[in-house]
Amino acid sequence: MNNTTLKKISGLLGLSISTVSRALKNHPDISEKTKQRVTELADSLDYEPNANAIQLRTSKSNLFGLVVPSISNFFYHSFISAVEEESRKNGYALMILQSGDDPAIEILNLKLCRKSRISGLFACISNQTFNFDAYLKMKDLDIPVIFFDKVPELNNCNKICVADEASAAMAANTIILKNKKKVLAIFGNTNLSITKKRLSAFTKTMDGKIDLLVHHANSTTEAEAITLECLQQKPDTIFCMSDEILAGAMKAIQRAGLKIPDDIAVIAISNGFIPKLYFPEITYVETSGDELGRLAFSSMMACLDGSTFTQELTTVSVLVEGGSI
Amino acid sequence: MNNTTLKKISGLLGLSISTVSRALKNHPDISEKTKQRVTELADSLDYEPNANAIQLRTSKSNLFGLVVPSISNFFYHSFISAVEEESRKNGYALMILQSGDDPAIEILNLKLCRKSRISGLFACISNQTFNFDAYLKMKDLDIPVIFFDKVPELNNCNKICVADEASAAMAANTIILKNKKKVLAIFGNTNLSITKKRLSAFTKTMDGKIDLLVHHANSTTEAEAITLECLQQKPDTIFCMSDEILAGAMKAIQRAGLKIPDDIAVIAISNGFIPKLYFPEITYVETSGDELGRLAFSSMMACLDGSTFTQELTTVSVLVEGGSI
DNA sequence: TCGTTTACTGCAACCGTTTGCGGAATTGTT
DNA sequence: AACAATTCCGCAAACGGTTGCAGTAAACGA
Repeated sequence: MNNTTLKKISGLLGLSISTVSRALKNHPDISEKTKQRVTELADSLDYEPNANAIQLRTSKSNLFGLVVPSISNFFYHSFISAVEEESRKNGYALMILQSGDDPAIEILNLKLCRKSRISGLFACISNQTFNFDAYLKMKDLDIPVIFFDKVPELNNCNKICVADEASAAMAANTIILKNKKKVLAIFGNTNLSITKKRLSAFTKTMDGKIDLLVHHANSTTEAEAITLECLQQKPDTIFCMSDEILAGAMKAIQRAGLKIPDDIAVIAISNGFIPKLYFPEITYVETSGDELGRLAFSSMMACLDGSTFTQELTTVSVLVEGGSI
Repeated sequence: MNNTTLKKISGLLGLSISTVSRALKNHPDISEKTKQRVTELADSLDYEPNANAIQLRTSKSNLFGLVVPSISNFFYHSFISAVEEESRKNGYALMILQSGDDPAIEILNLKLCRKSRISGLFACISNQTFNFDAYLKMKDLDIPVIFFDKVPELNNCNKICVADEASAAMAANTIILKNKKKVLAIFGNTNLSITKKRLSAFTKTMDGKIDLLVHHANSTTEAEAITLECLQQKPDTIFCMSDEILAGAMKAIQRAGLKIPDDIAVIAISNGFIPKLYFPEITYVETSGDELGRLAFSSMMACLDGSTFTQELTTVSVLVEGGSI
């Protein structure tokens, strides 16, 4: 273990630690000559300031935390990638933790974040989270929290969401426009606000114009089973609220040997990866994780700049036509 | 900002900082009574030891770094998930950084790791990395490095790899066993060692027993085009070296309206996610990122326990039967 | 020649924790 | 009652930086 520290440099150069520190930060008090000597030696010794010492002294860390149910999820990839990229560009590191939709682990993860003295947190709550104390504690510690995607129903916090209502309405309108008659609509876990929003906007837009079968699925497998069963009622269209559900529905459709879009039409709200796996590609309303990520990051930076103003942002949604409806 | 520290607790209890510190760690010098008083107060105050201070004092961090070209890749998901899970269970946090296959960013990421004083590094090098100085520097600092998947051709370092040859051979044997006659085999970019290994093992196992069409695709779209074209030569089986390729091949098969496995059989080497998206599910040789991750983690722990013994491990591969062949 | 300014640099405290060592209070031994 | 052995606890230094303040030497003006 061969770390170069300020002390080492100062010893080698016959300067004090403080002078070396200041020289490295280009402080006006230090003469050009000294600065040059210091930086040269520091470079040749591969000096890396100890982030822990800095955080300890200044109580400013360059670490963000990100907690999410699972990084192996279609949608979160792109979100995380975007946040990670922005963080790096701005000199921050990102600590990524996953809860596996287990609230107990989620709490543990938040604890780890606090221990590591992160300076900001991106959080997507798990399906089962009803107690937000751990998040509120973050606020007590002045750690800004940006909720994304699955957000709690709390006031006074920063939320970045996809345009749930608009997306669902857009999908519904597309179905109406295509003159469909009988729709099977599969939504996710009823506890989630995302589900509630999409469901209400969807049904409201439909407004009884079309025969509507609404179901809820908590997983891909459930979605497959539901689809398979409902297929007997011969819907002409299936709407899927998410990628997980779409994957299940598609499997059922393939199993039943139905042809898209002739036998049945499909439309989904999605990130875009899964829909492009099939032929014909599935028509979907895009919810871009990438855009959401950048939005979340800039929101974080605003918080760190001292903005106490909490905001709820949504991204705009776009219809991407495949050939499935 | 309302952090509870040892000092605060000691002040409240009229004890010294050191006593509190020892009480919290169950040190034998401290009486049970005192221990109890201290832990109770600490609990009620939500005391979280400052990880930075600990690292500074003990020079032991609870942080691992993980650098990878992209987390948005089928295979790395499960690997990262596994490492992350194991890390958490063992009290470590994981800092995940992606390079986007850019060596310059890769170097920056490694620098960030050093600054953060990680105690170990998991690394998958980018396609373009030919200079390993930054990695060697890690070794100078006594930071163990576990290379995974794409590993450098260096001696004396820990490498964890997928069993490329064995997987390809297993797929080939399965095809032979099923008595297939004409196989379209699609591989990836010829520059990658992974492609070379899989290709040579596959063809060697086939050993002229079966009519073989070999093609290379650099992307999902290319794979689709190739498949579509080759379908005219009526192969009875398609082998896909990777998930990207499988996705393309499947799209072509759907476009052509072929039925699996009657019209055509499909087998792939995969992580398991994509194959399960279709019905029937695609039979594949599993290259488990999950297992690889756990292997990498235990290898890391061995290093931290002082093992200077470097090893090159490969995972065993398993055939997962869908219904596609 | 003698204050006074200016340009550099160093001292020392501090962030929160760990830990070797020494000291006080308590108990046990003759 | 005197002394040794235990228990229990606190002092202080250290980890690697940052930063307010003070000190020194050179340069300057009068």
